Amino acid sequence: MEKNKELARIFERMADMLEFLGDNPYRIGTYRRVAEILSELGEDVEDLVKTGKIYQIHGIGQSSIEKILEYLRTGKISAYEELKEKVPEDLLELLDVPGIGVKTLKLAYERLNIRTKEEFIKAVKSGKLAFLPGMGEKKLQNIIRGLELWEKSKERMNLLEAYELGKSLIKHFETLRALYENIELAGSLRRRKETVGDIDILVSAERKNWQKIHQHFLSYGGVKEVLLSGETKSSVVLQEGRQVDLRTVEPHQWGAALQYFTGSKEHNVRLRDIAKSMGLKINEYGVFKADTEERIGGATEEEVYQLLGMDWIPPELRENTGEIELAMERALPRLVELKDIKGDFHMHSNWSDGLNSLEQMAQACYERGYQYMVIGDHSQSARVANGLDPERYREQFKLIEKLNEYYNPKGFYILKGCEVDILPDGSLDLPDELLQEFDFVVASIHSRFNQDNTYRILKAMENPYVNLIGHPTGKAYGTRQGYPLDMDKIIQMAKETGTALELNTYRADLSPENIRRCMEAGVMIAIVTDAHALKHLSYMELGVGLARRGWAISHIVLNTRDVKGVKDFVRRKRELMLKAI
DNA sequence: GCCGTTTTCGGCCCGACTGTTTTCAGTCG
Repeated sequence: MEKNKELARIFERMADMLEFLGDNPYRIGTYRRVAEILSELGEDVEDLVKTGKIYQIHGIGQSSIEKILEYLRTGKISAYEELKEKVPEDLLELLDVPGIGVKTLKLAYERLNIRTKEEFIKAVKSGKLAFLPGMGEKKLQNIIRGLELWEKSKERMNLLEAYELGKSLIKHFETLRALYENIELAGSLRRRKETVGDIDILVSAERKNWQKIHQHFLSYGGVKEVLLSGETKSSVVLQEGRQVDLRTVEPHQWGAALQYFTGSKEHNVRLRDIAKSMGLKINEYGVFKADTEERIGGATEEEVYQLLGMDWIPPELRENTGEIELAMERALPRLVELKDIKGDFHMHSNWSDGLNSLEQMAQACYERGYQYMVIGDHSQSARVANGLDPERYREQFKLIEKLNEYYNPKGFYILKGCEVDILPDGSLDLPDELLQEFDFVVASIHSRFNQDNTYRILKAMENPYVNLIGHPTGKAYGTRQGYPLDMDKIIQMAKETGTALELNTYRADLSPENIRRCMEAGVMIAIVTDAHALKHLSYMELGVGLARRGWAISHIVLNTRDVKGVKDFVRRKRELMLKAI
């Protein structure tokens, strides 16, 4: 998928360059759309070219395909190379800075002969930029602030960070409960995207209360700076350097606004297109007849989608990758939901590197309404994580048995488990005699992240007692790429051996693409929190969201099964593998 | 540059906010 990313970057950059040159705005928009599509593709662009599917993608036309082919063939795009000759490419990187647009850069380039980022920043600091027409004191300050912000928040936050921040902001509004009807986190956070740019909060309330709501928002303890504050929209930067936007709408506009601000852009553009073809118009305030401007709905999201002739679409699917067509055919799958989840397969206690005791973890899982939990402390070779040797595992068994005497009558089961290390040669860190005493075994790689680890995982799956491969690709929330892996072989072996693959909420591993592939192959996935503390258990909600982004339906998710179903899953693999030997 | 169950040509989303304007331009989402 590296080529997808690189191509997306080039198309985005070409759009910037064309904009700088004052090209046709629609042409520029097209380049941006192609970039967006490329970066959201669930498939490798090279595969799409090979299978010819590239020709069917809505929004990528002949001219773009030729550029893509040229890139795959030669590693370059001549149109891009030619643009580089005409445009100060380095300077255009500043377009990411809030408050700096293409017009500002162009003025600086033409009037002050500024050609690089550094020259621009220098001109800002020396006050030279103030000589540009239309550049007042406030605008200059805005740019200075933007530059500081840009330095700090070059990276998007990961979903976990955004989720925590979002939750605390929602909590901030609790004291205002009487003044509003609905509040929700919208944007890419609601879509459970792996990385989130900024946080969007949407509130519906009577107009007379808006001012109080915005004021309350600005008084949030973490606010460092107010970027703008108006009647319907205010925007702040938090201490962490993250931007948060608040929008207020009237209660009858709630559905249309939530739909609008949830996105994605691609999804919304497509919906508007469809609306138009039906003689309708949609915006954040409702659904309207195009000719008379008569409002015909928009109080709920369901209503918006119904009026466009389709079923409501779960936010996690809103990327315009086929969900709209299926919704029109009323054929969307029923995705896995948080309420389907009956247990968690991977968490740690303070027996190894967890923060809380096994007793605390158990009580918390019970209170979450689970039927079961697997405690999965690290094995001995994980020395830094205080890994357990066989003796300590057996000691832990006794505690689990004692706790089960209390919990089992309540319908809650603590399953004996472990996260056993897969060693460099693919063997396991614990002997089979011990492994067979566990109710459920997770096996993971914690070493040699820079090599191809396919053989290690394949070998681990052949062990009859290994039920789940922990964080299979070694990837961690976009920050860590993960090791090279032959996913086809892994999925094939998982299928043959009856082993599940883990969707680890803490790392966003598996990716949506891999989840889809598992589903197509009929391989089970397990959504786990890998909790190292009580509060991490709540990340299950995000894990379910990540699974939904991969279109996961409940019956490929192992933890939608009850405790008997899980035990059957374990027993079946043992029978299968032991018979084979 | 892309697209087509009104179109192969002609349209493509648009509203909010800010600042420097005196009626609008730039930026953003």
